[in-house]
Amino acid sequence: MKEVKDTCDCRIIHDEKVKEARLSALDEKVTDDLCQTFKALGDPSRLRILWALEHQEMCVCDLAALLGITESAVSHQLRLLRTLRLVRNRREGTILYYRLADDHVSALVGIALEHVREPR
Amino acid sequence: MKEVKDTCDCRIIHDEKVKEARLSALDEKVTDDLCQTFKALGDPSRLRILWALEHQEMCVCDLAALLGITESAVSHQLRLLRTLRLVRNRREGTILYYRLADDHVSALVGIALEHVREPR
DNA sequence: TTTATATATGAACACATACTCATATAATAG
DNA sequence: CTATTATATGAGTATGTGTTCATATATAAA
Repeated sequence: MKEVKDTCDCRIIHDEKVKEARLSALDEKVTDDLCQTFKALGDPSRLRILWALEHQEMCVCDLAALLGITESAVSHQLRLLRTLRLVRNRREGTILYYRLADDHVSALVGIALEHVREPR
Repeated sequence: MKEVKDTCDCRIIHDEKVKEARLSALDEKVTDDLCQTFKALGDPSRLRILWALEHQEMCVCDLAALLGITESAVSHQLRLLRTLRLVRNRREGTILYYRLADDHVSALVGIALEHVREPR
């Protein structure tokens, strides 16, 4: 018969590294907010919307025509982007014109473009 | 009886805007690469891994201990990050030490942090 | 060789999510 | 008021994804 295993089989090779990582770790709320922001940019429809709004303000039905999806789908995505403060809108009659809320999206996309275009 | 509807009910209010957006649109391959990169950063486990590696190189089992998930899960995520050229590793005996591949991750996280910390 | 350790990989599953459709709301025109 | 248009919202659904478990591989030691 073999020895009884330790109940916790989490191996930690470098204890100090793990401790240090815990100390400098982001708190859960910030981690979650960051993830939501990156996740928002990680969907083709939303990224195309944001890219389009980087050049000009557009309304829901134009974006729907551009992407080839329903206006409902666009509206759902824009609500998410609004919640994350990535886009803003202004009303003109019944039409809502959407635009980027600040420069962060452009900056993020710029760096990511650098990365994916980097020769391997 | 009502009139028969147009078979295509895609409304386009601003035809020029849509045309211009099509012209300046990213091609599909680049869009997809960008999305994969952002999606990689949009998961809490992967983001915590990247954040930890920003401060020091770490091995799989240490990362597993840090995150409280299995080494298998960490390994799966690291493979994804490797594929996207976000992390690299070096072998020392049986241990693989992972580190960030370049400065893009730090830059991306930095800007995203600015965004989520911005007062609303 | 055999054994142990660190990591990788494939399958299965539970949960998340992006879409469409139907319906509701908001603003304007008549 | 009613009708129309632009957008928003809720439900349902098909697809995607992050995890664990079991197993395979790789390096080192005995």
